[in-house]
Amino acid sequence: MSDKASTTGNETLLFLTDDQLRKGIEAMFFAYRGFTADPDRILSDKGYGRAHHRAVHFINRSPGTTVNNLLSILGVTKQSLNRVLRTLIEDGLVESRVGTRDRRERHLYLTEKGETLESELSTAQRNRMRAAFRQVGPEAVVGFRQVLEAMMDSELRNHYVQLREAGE
Amino acid sequence: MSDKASTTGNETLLFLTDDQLRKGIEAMFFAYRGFTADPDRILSDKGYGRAHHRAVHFINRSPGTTVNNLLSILGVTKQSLNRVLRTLIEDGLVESRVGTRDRRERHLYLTEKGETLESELSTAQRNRMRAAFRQVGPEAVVGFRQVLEAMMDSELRNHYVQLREAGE
DNA sequence: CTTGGAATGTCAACAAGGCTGACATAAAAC
DNA sequence: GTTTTATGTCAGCCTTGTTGACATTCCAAG
Repeated sequence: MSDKASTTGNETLLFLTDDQLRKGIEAMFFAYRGFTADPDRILSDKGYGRAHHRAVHFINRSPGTTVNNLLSILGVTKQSLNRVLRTLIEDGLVESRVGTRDRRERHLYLTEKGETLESELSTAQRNRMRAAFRQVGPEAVVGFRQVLEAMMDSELRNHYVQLREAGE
Repeated sequence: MSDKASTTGNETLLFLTDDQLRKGIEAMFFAYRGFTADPDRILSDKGYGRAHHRAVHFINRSPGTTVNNLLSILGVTKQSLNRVLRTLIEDGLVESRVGTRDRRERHLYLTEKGETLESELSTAQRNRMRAAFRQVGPEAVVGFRQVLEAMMDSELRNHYVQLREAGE
């Protein structure tokens, strides 16, 4: 790849140099660590991991979701998700109800205890993001979200958009 | 946490609602998957994992770095890093040279073979980021970087800034 | 109605890559 | 000369990915 600035027509595209891209890559790496740091601390105290957080988050976002739907959002194998779900169900954080229309399906719900954990985790994570957002202002936040969306795989972007719209 | 929009003075801070923050959180989650997807594919073909990528990336960024410095950047234990470094050295991707000033230290360098892999990985990752950057334009990219920097832990931000400055 | 395939979810076993703890070695620092 | 620092190694554990085998349920073709 070239390290020179690309130009199209008269527009200077200095922000697309390899050096600028490398900074973006390293920013993603270091920021993601901060992004997960607070929940990780809370989780490890309780004997859970990041996988439990993800499951709890998306069950909370879409109560009654099926295992299959959760699988396509999380992008792991059903066996891997199953292990996490089993412990959450055993510990009384998640309830699994056999589907009425299709009895092969399991619909997942957070219990009150599950909602408590979810709230604790998302509060910690939101606090960090709120501080960052407040520090940089709304225009920067718009740019942040635009770049992230453009970086997603299209299948994941579909999930993101569906969840985004469901929230409004 | 409140779901109402905060206000300070006359400024409306609608972008700090829990709902907006939740979208930022989910954007980070889905975007990070895209961010690592291409290198992950290349790595698994060769029998390596994300841990090898991280080591190779930062050795390439700071040739001659010591094990200790790498540890503090990567935030893992020496046992964990050592396992990865050992395989990279055995496979002839990384060279470990005893320090001249302090002979306890090992200085790490990529071999030609290591540089080849690094280039393959970073090219794939840059291509995705370049496409995203190009799609959204320079102002959005500035916002993206600002939010990410604000989200880092301060210790990691120091590493980030040092690397960033070294690149200019 | 039966039967075979597809969809869904569970159990078992394995691998990568985190972690801690204990310990060895070498060199620097005091 | 003793202590501290930097590094490497061994053993063993945990989380969370993976694949393979299997049970259950639904549905559609015969």
